[in-house]
Amino acid sequence: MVGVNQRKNSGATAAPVRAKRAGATGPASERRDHLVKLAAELFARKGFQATTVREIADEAGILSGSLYHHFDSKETIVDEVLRTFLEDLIARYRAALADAADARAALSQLVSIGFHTLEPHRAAITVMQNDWNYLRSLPGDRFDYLVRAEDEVERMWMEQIRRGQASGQFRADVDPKLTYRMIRDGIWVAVRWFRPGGRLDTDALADHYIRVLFDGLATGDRTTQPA
Amino acid sequence: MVGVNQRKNSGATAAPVRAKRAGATGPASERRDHLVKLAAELFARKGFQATTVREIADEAGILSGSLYHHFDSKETIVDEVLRTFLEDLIARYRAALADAADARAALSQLVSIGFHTLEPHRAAITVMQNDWNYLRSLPGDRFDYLVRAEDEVERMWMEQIRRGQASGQFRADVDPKLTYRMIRDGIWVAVRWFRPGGRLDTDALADHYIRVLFDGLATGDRTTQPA
DNA sequence: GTCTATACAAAGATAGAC
DNA sequence: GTCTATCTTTGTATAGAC
Repeated sequence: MVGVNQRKNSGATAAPVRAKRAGATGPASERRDHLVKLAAELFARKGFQATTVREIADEAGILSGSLYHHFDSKETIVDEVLRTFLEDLIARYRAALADAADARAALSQLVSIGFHTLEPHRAAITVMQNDWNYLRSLPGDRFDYLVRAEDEVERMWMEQIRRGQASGQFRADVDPKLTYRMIRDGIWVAVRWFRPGGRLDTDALADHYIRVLFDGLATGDRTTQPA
Repeated sequence: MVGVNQRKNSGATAAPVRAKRAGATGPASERRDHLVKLAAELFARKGFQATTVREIADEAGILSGSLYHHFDSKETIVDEVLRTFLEDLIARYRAALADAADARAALSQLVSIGFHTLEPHRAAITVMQNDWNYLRSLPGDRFDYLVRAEDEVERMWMEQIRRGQASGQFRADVDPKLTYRMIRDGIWVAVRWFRPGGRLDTDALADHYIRVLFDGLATGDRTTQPA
């Protein structure tokens, strides 16, 4: 059941997430980036669909028609929000995996990176989770890169989990894919309740998560058997 | 940091989720329930907003106007979807906690129930996660019960986690609230990829989750220290 | 780069006949 | 319980002036 499949090319090259700003009408600019940021916050708060171009324009202090000087559609805006996040995430993952001494160190790094992206990319991650199904359901292949990026990320995680199982650092009696999903989900969903200035900072979060993940919640005291 | 706070009233009585079918126009009926089910699937696939009343009617083989014989608005439909799920969930939780011998057994039960609701309530759980922010952002207090239900569920889990820490079954050096969120999120998010006829059934899922949660991913071999 | 004005489509909801 | 027909609102997007 446990696949032994470790190779050294941590930075897998298949299916990169590129071709930024597919539907741009104007050149790259700070103004434009600012608008994207404003829109991202609204998308995160109310959902992509529920956010109207009028609201985005309002937030920026301009009229809705003026938005179309910068973007050719509302989809283009959310596209840019998600692309920016995914590119940054994958770049960080690659860099971390290049340095990691072993599987445990690698996994710790990946978890840590995940929690640390929560703060700078909170809005994008929220949109990604809430509107994934909808964006994927749109006609055309515009958002196919979401799946490509997801696959690439999965490959990186799975490699480390399998590596750890093969080397004996991780228990071999857990399903690698299931474990990957469990970890991934547990990190990203934190965006629902994580607030930058709150009780826990991202370091504390990552630390807690890694601790429970690696060593478990139980003590030696097993009064009952697992159900 | 670790609060010691166990009491025996597992079935906390504050803020129940009741008052079913708030915006009903007709009497309860199988026909009506069927329409709710169809709508729930569409809401889950495309999102609440992106699903039009025309699509729901199409799916049922009637015209959109006819829907308003059964429901007075689209919101009423999603309301019923979510209420049904939450009532069932909380009832199951209460029943399980009434029997549980100790904290570890209780937590196992709660986890197990979570995964077992995935199959019958897949659509509702998906809607709950994806459209939570939007529904909460609507004017009025119509969806306030979502938060009340969330609070009640949190109380049940936290009680068991704290009980386990006090009794020595769970390690005392983890934050109870953070742990609760970690577990809760990890379970519900599984609706994203869980498919009823797939490789793993809900039993296998629950079992895997409980194993990793209680005992951790690591073996004794600590080549590296946690980051 | 923004505004005014407006086209055009889609969506939620209603009234009354059958 | 469903259909036909329609109202009203809202939302994306465009054209051209400033």
